[in-house]
Amino acid sequence: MTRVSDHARDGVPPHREPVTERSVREAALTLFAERGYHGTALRDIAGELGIRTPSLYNHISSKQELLRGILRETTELVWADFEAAIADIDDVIERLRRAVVAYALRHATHRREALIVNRDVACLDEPARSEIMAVRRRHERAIRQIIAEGNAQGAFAVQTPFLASFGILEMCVSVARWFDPSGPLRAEEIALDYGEFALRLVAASHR
Amino acid sequence: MTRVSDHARDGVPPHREPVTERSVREAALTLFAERGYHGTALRDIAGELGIRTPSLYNHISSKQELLRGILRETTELVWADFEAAIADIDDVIERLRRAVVAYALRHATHRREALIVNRDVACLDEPARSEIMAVRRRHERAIRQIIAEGNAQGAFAVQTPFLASFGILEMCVSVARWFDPSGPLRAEEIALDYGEFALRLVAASHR
DNA sequence: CCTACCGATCGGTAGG
DNA sequence: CCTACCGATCGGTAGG
Repeated sequence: MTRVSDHARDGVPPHREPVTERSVREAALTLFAERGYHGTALRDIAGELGIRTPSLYNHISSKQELLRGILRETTELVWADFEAAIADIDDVIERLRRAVVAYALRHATHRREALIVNRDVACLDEPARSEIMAVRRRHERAIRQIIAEGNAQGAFAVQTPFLASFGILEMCVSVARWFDPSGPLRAEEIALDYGEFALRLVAASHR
Repeated sequence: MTRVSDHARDGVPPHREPVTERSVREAALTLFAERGYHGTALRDIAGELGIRTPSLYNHISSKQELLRGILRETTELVWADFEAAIADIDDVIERLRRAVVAYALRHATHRREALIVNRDVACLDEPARSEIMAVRRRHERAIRQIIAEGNAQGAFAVQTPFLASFGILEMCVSVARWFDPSGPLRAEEIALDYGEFALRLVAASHR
């Protein structure tokens, strides 16, 4: 309403970033990450952009589609990250390290996306939900496979590879919960540390 | 409505478990864990119990209070678990192992509570939210302190103890996401494995 | 424990 | 991009 009265008073449209599909998603990312999908009203997203709720529909077709776009893109990028990280790497130790570093780094640099994927995938309608979960399972299985290979080569010593793969991945997800880009630790350092943690975790016993 | 017509037809009240504060919380645990706090309507909880929404208010005072009770009790039990696990244990390696085993075990045996604590604490009104988060921070700091002690004694070799403490705890949380009590792995085995993972993670490098 | 009902808010549409 | 408005649903209350 400030904007409306400004406009009415001096005839000059108020300065405002142009609203685009991109800026709508950006606002949704922040609010979904903070309050969750069901905890965020489209009115809140519109307010963040300085427009009214119905105007959002010039950029999106529904709230579900907004969530779907965020989750689809995020999970695809995670998988692309993984493939790029291990491409042309033969050594199984280095494959695991790079896969974990890439995953941890992504969770430090894309915190909002990570929080939404991990909390709000259950809010997604079918069939999108099953599709997203299939991509995530594929990623977990790929990590498990690396661990199994390492076991077979004698490089690792893990009794139950899927316990380790789930644990390692979830450990990386934790980064999204506390990482502060303006804090003392840099995202790259943290990612390297978690890569090291993963290798320690799968190595032979400490005794 | 089935119940109403049954009642009307034969004059005998239909069999139904008596609704209590406990059974309301039990239904809320299941639904909040499945759909989240904002994704669950009081109507859903009432439906699970075979009553109407207003009747819930004979057992609870509000939806918020229902969430608050669940989160308060859960976080207090986690802390009590931790204190019991390390009581009278001096060896720093054993302290860490027992603390992690207890935490992982709780997440396997109280999956719904764990999911709700980790997802819906943000739905809690102040001041309860800050109180809950203070208990969780206390727990994380206590784990971090054990790691720091292990470092000082030369038993552990962790560059950044809080990276390790967060990672270890979140690794245990993952158990709540996938553990299936009717599956092949028993909760106690999983907990012991995660205890072992934690010790490997804080031990000296694998090289 | 119920029915009846409250104001508030939700996602979304009509029409300009 | 807006105003006006829709039916549905929300948590919760009144009164019995």
